[in-house]
Amino acid sequence: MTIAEASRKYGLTADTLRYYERIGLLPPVPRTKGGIRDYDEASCGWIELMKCMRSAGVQIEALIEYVALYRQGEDTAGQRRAILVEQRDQMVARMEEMQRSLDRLNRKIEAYDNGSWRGEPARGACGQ
Amino acid sequence: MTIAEASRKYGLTADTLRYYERIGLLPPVPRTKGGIRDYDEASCGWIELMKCMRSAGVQIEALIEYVALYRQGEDTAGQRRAILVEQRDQMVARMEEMQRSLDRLNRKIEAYDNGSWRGEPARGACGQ
DNA sequence: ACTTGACTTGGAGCGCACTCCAGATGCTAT
DNA sequence: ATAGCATCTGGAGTGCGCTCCAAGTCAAGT
Repeated sequence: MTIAEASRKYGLTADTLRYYERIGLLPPVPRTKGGIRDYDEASCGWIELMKCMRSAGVQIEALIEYVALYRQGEDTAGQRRAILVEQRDQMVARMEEMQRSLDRLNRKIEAYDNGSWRGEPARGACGQ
Repeated sequence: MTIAEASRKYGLTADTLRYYERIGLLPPVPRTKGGIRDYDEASCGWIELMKCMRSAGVQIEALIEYVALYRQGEDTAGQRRAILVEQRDQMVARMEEMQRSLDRLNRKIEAYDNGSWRGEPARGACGQ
């Protein structure tokens, strides 16, 4: 699969795919004799994984380190798992924070519905 | 309350507070005769609201428009409510996407626990 | 063989959201 | 009144995550 096809398939520009590979967010993609990228199933899997993780806000640094460890071989599995766990915990924390913001947003909308929106920044604070 | 105190209270730098005011993310803060900002309760409420919404990923543009409408008076309440509803819907969508990523992350961690992590980008894709 | 169009690289450019800076002014304490 | 520190403004600088560009190479069609 050429870079243009991979680009279309995943909704990332060719530039972004090359950029991801350059910074190590994707392992090196196989090439044809001529030096042209030929995305195989494994490459596609990585693209999809990274798109998924990045869209969820996982730090690029963590993902780069994950890929680097993967490339070092099987005995880095423990370290890779640790990265995943840490990122999961951060993701859970972010989602909890978002839930609180969402609650606040909903209360504000309700206040507008009740016509009691005057005096803008509502007293019912975000976290408290 | 001086800018240094507000900065400490909300964990935003003085520069960020001035920046937010400049771009209209915060309404103008009251000043002393000498021109120095004196954050009152309303200003603090706005800071807190913006900190909460920004941390949840609400678009800055939407918040700036919200503040602008608020400053235009009571008859913009409907438009303000509409912004809030739109941002809530986007926030819900983001949280659903994050939940799917979280599920995938958890499956990956489980795979490591089962020792079946080999062949890295797991077949169980993110969205599907 | 030659055209055409996609692909390659290294490096420059961009937009966002701050962040820092210089030079001026304000406030407090001695 | 003067030192010394906080704050003010406008504007420049920064880091991230792309995004674009130029100059060259590859590959398919005629």
